[in-house]
Amino acid sequence: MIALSDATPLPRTFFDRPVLEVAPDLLGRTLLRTTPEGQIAVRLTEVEAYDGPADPGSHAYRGRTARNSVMFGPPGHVYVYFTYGMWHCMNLVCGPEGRASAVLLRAGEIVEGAELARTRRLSARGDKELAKGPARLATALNVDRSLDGADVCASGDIPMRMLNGAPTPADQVRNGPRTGVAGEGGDGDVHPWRFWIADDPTVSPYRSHTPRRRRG
DNA sequence: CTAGTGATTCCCT
DNA sequence: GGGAATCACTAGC
Repeated sequence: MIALSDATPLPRTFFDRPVLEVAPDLLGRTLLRTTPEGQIAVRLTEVEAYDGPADPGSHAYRGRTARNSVMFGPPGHVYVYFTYGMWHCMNLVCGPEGRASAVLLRAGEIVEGAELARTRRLSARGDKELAKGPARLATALNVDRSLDGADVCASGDIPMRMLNGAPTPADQVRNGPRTGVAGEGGDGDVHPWRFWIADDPTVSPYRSHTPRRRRG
């Protein structure tokens, strides 16, 4: 059991701020996942901000639907989506309520429960790959749509909570275009809202958006 | 290390 | 109908 540097829970006021403020502030902090099999803790190293219906890259861009409704709710809740037919990715909703902004958790370092995480990530070559990528992170933590809407700021025994951890000094925070979002990474760099910790080995490799050719 | 490609299903148009 | 906030695998440098 690795001692967490600061296991104080993050209060809802942490998330009830503009998403571009919250996203870099999440780097270095700890997500604690509790399951019947045990606990897994992840030190976040890479995130992306999505800022509501005005952001073309956001799932909220075309308004509220059954899938994204949690984004339109109060901050401090988890938005989980299913994509590419196989994978889940998790976000934390930010404030103010109704803006539909959220932070996608893209990568992290497993600092507790690596053995348990590995049972769900058998293809990972080493521990650094356990949560190197948003779907890998969700898989390692056993996160799926059943956790959509979960409140990470609730009291008592809850499946997921954010802990204070060790916030990253501003001079160690990097930012750039978001991964896999059309229009970013080229000339545009429209929204350089991907944030990561400089030189951290668990940050996922950057991939610009490439349109897929139709089968046939 | 990078680049290319198939997998697989849900959701919105 | 067709794209999707991705991954694992392969080939090649």
